[in-house]
Amino acid sequence: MTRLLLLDGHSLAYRAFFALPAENFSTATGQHTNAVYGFTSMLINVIRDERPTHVAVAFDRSRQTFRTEEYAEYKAGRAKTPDEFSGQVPLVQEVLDALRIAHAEVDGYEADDIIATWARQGREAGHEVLVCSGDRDALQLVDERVTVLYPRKGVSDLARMTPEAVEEKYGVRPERYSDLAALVGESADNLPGVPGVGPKTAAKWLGLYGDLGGVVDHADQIKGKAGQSFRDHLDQVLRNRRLNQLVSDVELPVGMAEAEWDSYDREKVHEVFDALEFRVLRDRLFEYLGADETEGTETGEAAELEVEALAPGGLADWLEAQGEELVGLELLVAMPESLAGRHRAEATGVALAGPGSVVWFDLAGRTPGDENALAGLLAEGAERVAVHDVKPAVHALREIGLRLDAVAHDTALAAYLVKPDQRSYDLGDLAIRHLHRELPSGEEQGGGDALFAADLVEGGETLGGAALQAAHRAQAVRDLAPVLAELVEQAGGTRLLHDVELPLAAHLVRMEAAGIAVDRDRLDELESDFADQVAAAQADAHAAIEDDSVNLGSPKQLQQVLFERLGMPKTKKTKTGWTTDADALVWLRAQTGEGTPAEAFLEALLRHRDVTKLRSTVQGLQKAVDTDGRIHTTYQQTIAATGRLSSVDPNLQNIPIRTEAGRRIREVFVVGEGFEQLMSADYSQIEMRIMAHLSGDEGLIEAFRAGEDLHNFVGAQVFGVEPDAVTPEMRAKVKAMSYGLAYGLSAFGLSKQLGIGPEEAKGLMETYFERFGGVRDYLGEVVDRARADGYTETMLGRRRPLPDLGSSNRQRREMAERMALNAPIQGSAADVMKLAMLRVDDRLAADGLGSRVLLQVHDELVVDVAPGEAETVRELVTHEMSTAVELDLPLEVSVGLGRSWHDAAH
DNA sequence: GGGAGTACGTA
DNA sequence: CGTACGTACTCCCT
Repeated sequence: MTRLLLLDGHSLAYRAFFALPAENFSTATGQHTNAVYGFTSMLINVIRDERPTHVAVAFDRSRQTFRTEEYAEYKAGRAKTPDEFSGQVPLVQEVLDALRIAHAEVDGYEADDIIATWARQGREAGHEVLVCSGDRDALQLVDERVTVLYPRKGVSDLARMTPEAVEEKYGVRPERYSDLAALVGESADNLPGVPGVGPKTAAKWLGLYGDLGGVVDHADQIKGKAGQSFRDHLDQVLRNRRLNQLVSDVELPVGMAEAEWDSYDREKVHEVFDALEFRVLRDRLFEYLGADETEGTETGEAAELEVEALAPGGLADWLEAQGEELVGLELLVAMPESLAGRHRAEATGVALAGPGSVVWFDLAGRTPGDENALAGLLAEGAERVAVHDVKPAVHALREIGLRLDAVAHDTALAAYLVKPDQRSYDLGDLAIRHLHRELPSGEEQGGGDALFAADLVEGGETLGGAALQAAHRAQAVRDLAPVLAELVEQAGGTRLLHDVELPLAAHLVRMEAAGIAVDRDRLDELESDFADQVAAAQADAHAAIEDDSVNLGSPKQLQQVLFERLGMPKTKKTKTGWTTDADALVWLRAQTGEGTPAEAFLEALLRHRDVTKLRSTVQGLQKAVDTDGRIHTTYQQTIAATGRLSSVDPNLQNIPIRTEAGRRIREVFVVGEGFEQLMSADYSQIEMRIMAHLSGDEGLIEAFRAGEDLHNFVGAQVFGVEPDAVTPEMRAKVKAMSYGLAYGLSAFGLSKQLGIGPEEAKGLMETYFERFGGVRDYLGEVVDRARADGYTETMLGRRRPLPDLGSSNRQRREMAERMALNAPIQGSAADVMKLAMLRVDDRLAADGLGSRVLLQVHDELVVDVAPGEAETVRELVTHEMSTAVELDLPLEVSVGLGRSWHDAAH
């Protein structure tokens, strides 16, 4: 059975636009997506439920149609279509293009006419026809072969309008629906009906006289007020009838052949859904498509791959036969049962793709000869291995005593350098995008890759699914390597890849494997201490409002208490009400009378917030302590669009430091066994220094060269006083402004943050820019340049594409402008730190020192210092960090030593 | 169990 | 109306 699905793109998207709250559907850059989301969601549902073989979507092109020519008031009186909606129509069409779903719009006709035409063609072609439209005129199309799916409410509830359903609802058969509508009128189209005649009366007349013609013929026989009213409005009724008749012979650019739906553009779907930030929808879509035979028909099916399982002892010969060619490598990894650490998963098997063949090798059966051959392939100097995501591979090999020192290429890192804003760099996606090849889907094709899939290999004998998958992946990596290498080259990132990211990955592996020692007892004490404080704060809060049923962790319940029960003034709006964030609570407390229960409540609530946050941080750390008594974070090297690292599981880059209570958490991070002290070394004001360098501003550079206190210096300039006359208030203002500048802070934002008037903030910024004109010029230029190039660039040439700089959407564009301001500064600082890490690591090794780097927190390194090395390492780290790059001003590094991270602070 | 929303920790 | 991240909690859905 062939089934044709027709959708009225405009009316469905428009319904969605009003059904879904706009503020819940917008991208990070501010693009509204509620209409696209609603339409796409409905589309996916309908496709899933109805399984059409043919799909087509009609759009209105303009309001000018043959109907407005006959009746200028047609659809008049409607509010102007909001711009927020119009802007989404092209996005809807992008979604359709990605799905390769036909769509059309035709001058002078409405979407419904196009649908009527398609419906006729579809019926003639023998299809069963489904029409999904929010316009009731479509009901006239209903018959035995045509069903209308009419959205009842929202975007998820569709009424199935068969002839019977139409009759039940309107009292007439669908072929009489237009007659009925002509009598009753359609307010949405500004077509007034006969006054005093509703659907019931109209249906009765049509039942009596057959059709509208019959009713007209018998007009003078109809009694009562309604009959008179009908006779008075006869012309209007006939006009309504002419206008609501859908045209079914529109000349269309798209016919039944184009409507056949048998493929989609997977890569484009990712692109479009990424841009729209439709994660759930994408999953839903692929869940359906993945279960359907449409998958694979368009992007190339999983290619046949002949994989040979090498016998023990066979590796050397195979490797020999590959000559000096690049080898794609993919590991299977298994977690040893006795250990808990993520970084201790061991490689159990390896798939290798060479120029001529792909092999699978079970590492459990390796002979010394195999091991030698493999070590030779992986060893420094060989530079022949390509992998996807080197870090886990290095870990897994490290665990079985093999070093992977010679990675020639990493397709994940390469893809990141090419397009750093993506959320993931899944190998399967890259294969589709660049090789037009679909990888066989395993249970786990996502970020986890083949990790922990070893249990799929049964007995290690047969070439199980996981091994075969690994082989496909190895082949894909080998094939992708040159493609991505070229793209990296085009993006100017080749040196960055080979001289920075790849060697850094090896260093990160060592940091992750080392972990940082934790004082378990101290951690537990801290937890119970914070737990007590949480309980106390909660009790105080509950006592203050004489109600212990309120969950203080629930913003919803807090809103109830604060704004309804206590009647407090409203704070800033959020999507769901009014904010109860710390700023707002502090503000509310200031509005509240001293000594009142309300004040006591707010005070206790703020305390509760603080201390629950600290407690959950501590609990997170407790859970993260490994069997070796250390915490091993994972550094993500391909997440931050600016080039920074990020830290997960646990995140050790956001351990509290600003408050005294928070700093206590840093006391639990301690020097490791066999080491003497922890050392913390950080760059002071690296982003400000980089901004000074990049801008070439003489004043700022001079300040840094003179080694003055930056904020005092700037404060003196801005306020026109001597540096030693800068008050703490002045310093605070200037400090906030200096940092804010690198983020694209506005005068408005500054005034809000400092709690000063907008005029004062504006004045501050103006004076700042007068004194530091180089900074002003630089910030302007950096955005102009980015707009021209389409990307920003860091000191090491790391690029960040910012297509939204050209957006016509102001919110989006301004967001991109702030990103353009910040990315070179934050990104260059990240570059400098990465270089410094490599230099420090190299020097520690070259000088035969036992100290090791453990953590990186953007501008800080934490080091386990081996006995007797404190001074040497202090020297070394200071030197390597401060000379990592040469700037027009010094890079200052400050170092501290101590038993704990807290004590090492300075 | 998962997602959205809110809140908050770091640089 | 200030960039870049990760995590935890609640609430509401499936």
